[in-house]
Amino acid sequence: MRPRLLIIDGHSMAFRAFFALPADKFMTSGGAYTNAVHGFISMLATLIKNEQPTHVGVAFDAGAHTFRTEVFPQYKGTRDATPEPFKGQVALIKEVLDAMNIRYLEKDRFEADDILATWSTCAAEAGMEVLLCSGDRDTLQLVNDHVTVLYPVKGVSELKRYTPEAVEEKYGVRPEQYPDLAALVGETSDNIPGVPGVGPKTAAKWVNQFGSLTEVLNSAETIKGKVGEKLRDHLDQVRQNREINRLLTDVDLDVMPNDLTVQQWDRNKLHEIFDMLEFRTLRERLLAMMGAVDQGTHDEGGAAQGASTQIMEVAAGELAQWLSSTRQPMGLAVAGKGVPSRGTAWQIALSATPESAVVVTLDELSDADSVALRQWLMDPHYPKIVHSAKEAWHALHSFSGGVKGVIADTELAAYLAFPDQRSYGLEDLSIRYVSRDITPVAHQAQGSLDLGLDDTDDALRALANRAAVLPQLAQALDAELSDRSLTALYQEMELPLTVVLAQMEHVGVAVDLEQLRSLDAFFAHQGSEAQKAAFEAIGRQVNLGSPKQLQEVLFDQLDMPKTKKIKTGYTTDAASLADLFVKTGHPFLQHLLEYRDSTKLRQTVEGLLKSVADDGRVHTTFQQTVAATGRLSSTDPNLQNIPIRTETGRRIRQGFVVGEGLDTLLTADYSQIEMRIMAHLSQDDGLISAFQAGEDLHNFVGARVFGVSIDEVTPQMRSKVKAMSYGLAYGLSAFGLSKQLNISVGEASTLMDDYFTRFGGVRDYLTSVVARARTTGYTETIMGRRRYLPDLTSDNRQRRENAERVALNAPIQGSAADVIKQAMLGVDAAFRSEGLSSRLLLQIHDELIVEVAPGEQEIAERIVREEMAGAMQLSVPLAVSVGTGQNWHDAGH
DNA sequence: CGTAACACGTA
DNA sequence: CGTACGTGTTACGC
Repeated sequence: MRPRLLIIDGHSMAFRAFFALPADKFMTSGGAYTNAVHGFISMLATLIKNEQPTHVGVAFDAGAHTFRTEVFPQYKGTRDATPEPFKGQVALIKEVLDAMNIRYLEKDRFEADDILATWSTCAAEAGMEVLLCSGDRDTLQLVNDHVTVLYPVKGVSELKRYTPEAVEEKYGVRPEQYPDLAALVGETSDNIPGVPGVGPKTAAKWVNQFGSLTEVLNSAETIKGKVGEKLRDHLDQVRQNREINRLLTDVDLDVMPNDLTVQQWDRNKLHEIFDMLEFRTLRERLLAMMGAVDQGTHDEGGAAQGASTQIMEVAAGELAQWLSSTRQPMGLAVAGKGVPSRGTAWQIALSATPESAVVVTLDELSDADSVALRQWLMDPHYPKIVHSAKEAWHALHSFSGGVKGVIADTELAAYLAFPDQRSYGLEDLSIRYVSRDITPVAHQAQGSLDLGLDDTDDALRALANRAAVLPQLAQALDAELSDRSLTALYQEMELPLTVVLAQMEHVGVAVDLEQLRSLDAFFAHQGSEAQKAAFEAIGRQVNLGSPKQLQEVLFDQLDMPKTKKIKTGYTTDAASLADLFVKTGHPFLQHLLEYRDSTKLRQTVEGLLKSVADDGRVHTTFQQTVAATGRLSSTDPNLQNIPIRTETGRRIRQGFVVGEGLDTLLTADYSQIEMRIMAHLSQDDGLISAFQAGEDLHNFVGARVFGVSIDEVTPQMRSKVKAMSYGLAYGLSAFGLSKQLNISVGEASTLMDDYFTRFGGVRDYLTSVVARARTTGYTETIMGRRRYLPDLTSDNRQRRENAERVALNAPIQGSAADVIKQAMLGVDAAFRSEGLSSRLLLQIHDELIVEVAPGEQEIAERIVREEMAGAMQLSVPLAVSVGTGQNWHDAGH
């Protein structure tokens, strides 16, 4: 096959992409613009796929100064300054190119065009076929039988192919004559004036009539009319234009076409950069391309191998024998539903080697095999590797009572190594860490007579592939964790915690259906009353749940003062509405706020009612691999955001009750755990003595900051230092503090200074956390849990400052998560070793909820207090407060 | 039908 | 122009 070279004009195409895609739609969560990167790489991917080049190179402009601007200072002089959102994107494009192992080049004092011209000339001479992708029409002069220009017509997705014929058809001149034509016509965007009144048609006519530009100029006298006059006036200009638009084909370059062979892409780098850019679909497109390309090669260098795991049969009655034949860690994949209390498993796949897996269908097992499998699953001495062990536990619960002996959970491991990722799909991890594509090759879709069977086959193969990749993947991830010193956190805290969480979810928390239903009715009634009143206040009906319609009412109809600006206009959030009420006193606002309150509460109650299981209990799912700080989160339903701040909201907590046959609910929470961790991490003398003194923290701090004695601290002083203390852990600014406390920025700033004067250790600690993270690239909790913060060195201020706040918060929030997780392990273990029936139900970040069995009140409370307070040895005591009651509300304190 | 934007609940 | 989450609604684009 003839070698085919694809050359891209980097800046010109990036710029086209930038204007083709909306900048605000392509932005990372950190605020970085990526539209040009996305458009450029997408275009490049399409080109590579469609054109199948053997060589690829990209040329960039080196800077504003070129030999052309030296001779013609006005060249490109009218260009506007580069748009702010475009800046920096070229650097990102280069990073992606690096990951794709595509060479790029720029050369001082030359334009990308000259590199293009040199490469294409040289390549054509060497017998290559050349594709030139550029948005600069000057490159048309390079077109010949071996060189085709791809010129963007609409955005960057549609490219027109300029062959010699196409150039001639469009401009009426042969490619090598194009610069003659362009010299006459001029180019506004490059600040090159042409002959006034002469457009492409006239210019082409002349060039054809006289044969070349030189001849046109020599014959200028003979051209009649106004245009002839204009031409004679601009002879020098046209000559100069022709000098400028001549591309150099003999620039001395370090990289030449032979150096541009297509290489394997760097999978890891590609993932890294796409993670950063938050490109999901583009990543998948490239991965798919990679797979397609890889299949054609026999290269093992990082290529994803299509997994072809052999599905093995185990004869009936021989499962026990097979299961006990090895103590090798076994990959375990479960097909079924891994939801708490309603889980089911249909099939499981087991595999200790990449080549083969045993798949069994549970309801087809003989009694003996079924027993053997159950025993094997629950035998901790048979090591298992699972992706999401908690889901497997739920899926298998009704079959075997769960699963024991899980020595590796690849989802959990991936989360600990890269806590900032959105998800940890096994397919992705497999491609990324063991270069194995586990998606089964789809069975021939057409011409097949038994499609139903194929579907089942695919599902089976997928399951087998999943199990078969696990041992290798676990090994790779173990190495990642070990490199990051996360092995202890993984094996001694997170893996054991999975089992505790699975049991908590399985047990669920009992609710009083009657109570919740009547609350629902109450909130519904309250809401409709408020709605009615709101409509009366404005004399019409609107959808009170629509911020858009509310904006119309408030700012158009009622002409109220504008609130804080948001993307879609002005905010109607509660704080602003309350503010507006103070200013206008309009009753609509009051009714609206009331409506919002009761609808929100009604939604919460209805959500709960919908999730009550047949056993009369609510089974939440605790997400162990979501929060980047190491916290748990709760979904389906979220039981970590049940209202507590208002009296009406608290009534919902009365609906969570102690289950039948049990005695009480016990809630236990850490008081001020984040400030205690701050004291421990900062080793600030003042803060440490505050906690050791056992005084009310905020009074103590207030006394120090304001220079008074503790009993002289007023409530105002207390609330100020309280806000300050809490804000510290979030990277609070003077501006933010002033806004929260409704004081001037100056006042807030003074407060911060006073605070830091008295608690210098805190200030030093906060500074050092950021500084350290900047050098190491990550923050660390007490247990060594890491959070990586590449943005700390970003050029983008918004991104950088955001990363700094994250760096301040992550060790505090994350260490608090470490502490309570340790406490949960302790409480669970102690309940078991004491043979209690009491059990953990919920965790709400700094609080544990326990259901206490009859007669266990005293010992359960003692265990909870001891295990929580003693979870870790810090420089300050961990204070725990406990309450009990028949429902969550009454158990609170 | 899926996703973004908004608003709001918790620690 | 303080962190970390999840959910329900509306609006809008495919």
